[in-house]
Amino acid sequence: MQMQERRALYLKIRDYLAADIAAGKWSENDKLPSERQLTEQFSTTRVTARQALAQLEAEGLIFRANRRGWFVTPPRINYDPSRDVGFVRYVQEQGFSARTQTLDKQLVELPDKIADEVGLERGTPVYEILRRRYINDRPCLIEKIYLNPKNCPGVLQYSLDGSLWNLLRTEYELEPVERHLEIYPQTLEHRIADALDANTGTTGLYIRRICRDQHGEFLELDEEFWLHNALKVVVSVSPF
Amino acid sequence: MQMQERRALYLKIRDYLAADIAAGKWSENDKLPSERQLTEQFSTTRVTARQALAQLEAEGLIFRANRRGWFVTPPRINYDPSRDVGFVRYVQEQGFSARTQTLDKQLVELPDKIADEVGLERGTPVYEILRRRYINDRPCLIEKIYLNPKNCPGVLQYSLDGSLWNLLRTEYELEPVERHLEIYPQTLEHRIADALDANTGTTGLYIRRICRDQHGEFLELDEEFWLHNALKVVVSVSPF
DNA sequence: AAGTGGTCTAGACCACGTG
DNA sequence: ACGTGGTCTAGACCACTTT
Repeated sequence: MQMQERRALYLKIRDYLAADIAAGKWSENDKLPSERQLTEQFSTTRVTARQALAQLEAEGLIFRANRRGWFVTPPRINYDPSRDVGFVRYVQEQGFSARTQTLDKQLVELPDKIADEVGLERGTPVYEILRRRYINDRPCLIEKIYLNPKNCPGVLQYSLDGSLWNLLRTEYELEPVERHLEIYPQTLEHRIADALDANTGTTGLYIRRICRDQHGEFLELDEEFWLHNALKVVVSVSPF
Repeated sequence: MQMQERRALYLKIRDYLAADIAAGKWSENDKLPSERQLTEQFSTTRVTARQALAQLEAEGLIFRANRRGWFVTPPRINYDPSRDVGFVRYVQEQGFSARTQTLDKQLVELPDKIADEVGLERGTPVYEILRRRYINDRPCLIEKIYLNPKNCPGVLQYSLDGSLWNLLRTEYELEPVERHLEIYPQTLEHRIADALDANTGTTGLYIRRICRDQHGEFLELDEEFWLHNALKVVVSVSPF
């Protein structure tokens, strides 16, 4: 089936650039030549050059930032959404720097759809926290957290730029017993993409975590929207 | 930042088609109008029409098969790679049909890189099994399995179109104690894409599972290459 | 002001799938 | 044989970023 004798031009360009990247011609976060330069270098048109770039983007080798150009993607970090060790420390142990920025925090009513899913009454007030996380100064994910105020009243008065679960443990003696994870690729909606300095329609990885206590009561819903090339999800499961 | 007052034409087309799909104008697996028909309908060119289609593909709403056209994606199934219940039954419980096809099985030497990772000596002979799995008659994943023959000698003589772990349990009394998962989006390489009737460079979801027994000894490595729009990974974790 | 990526036009030829 | 999607050309204008 299918011979593919002749490799398409855009794939040849892809191979050429991929080899250059592998050979270290550019380092992490370095900018590639402009599309018009590439067009000239490979004696082609911008459409074809962009097809090659889009392919490399899909593979995660390069990324683009707004209208500034194409850049070499740094290595993926490992990320275990089932653990609650501090994100910053966890990332640092892998040799990267990380930081967290709280974009918004407020008391809201839990959306009906989510209330039904987690088993809370519709209209229940919850804390909503919106954060952006950087790895090596590159914004890599937007995170939206809902917390059950019953368990951690007044938590919004603390600084939320650190480890949230450290805070919940030390100040409220909370401990999650069960975690339910959902993970799937999805495109980033406009606002999220914007906040990550990426383009609308960029592919992302959606991770959702629901934590409950020993009584099965809802503690936390965490929704994360990642640049797809920034991470590798790693989960260890030991049956009991 | 960024006004985006005027929505790009390809996004308008996307919205229009997305609305049609949501409204049920086409059902699952139905074929959309041809690109040239869409081009005419929206008074544009094929480049722009294809940009809209590519956007919908990235979102998972439609998929393409070879040169046959664009089709409406069926709903994602839930999939828990940490469980070893039979795939077919698990999928059926969600109202889909499923089947498995063994493409190849043989005794090979474990690739060095993998041997190092799982802690086996380089050159260790292992069983390699290649399978393709269908959901509702649509090929959705390719799976490559390495089994440690020390634990299940002669396993290749059985039919492998059913649940592998059922077989390992009943015939070899094997039970995995620890599972290590890796999950991340990645493009499908040529051969894999071909086997899934998809295009080279299509986005996929890569899932890798390493199972060990109570002594930490390697039992199984399972590498799965999924169409990204076919599934939602669901994992439940209870600490011990 | 100059350069960049984002979008778009109006064509073309080819390989492959389906009738 | 025909229609389809896959690839490609040679331009263009615009919004935005950078200099």
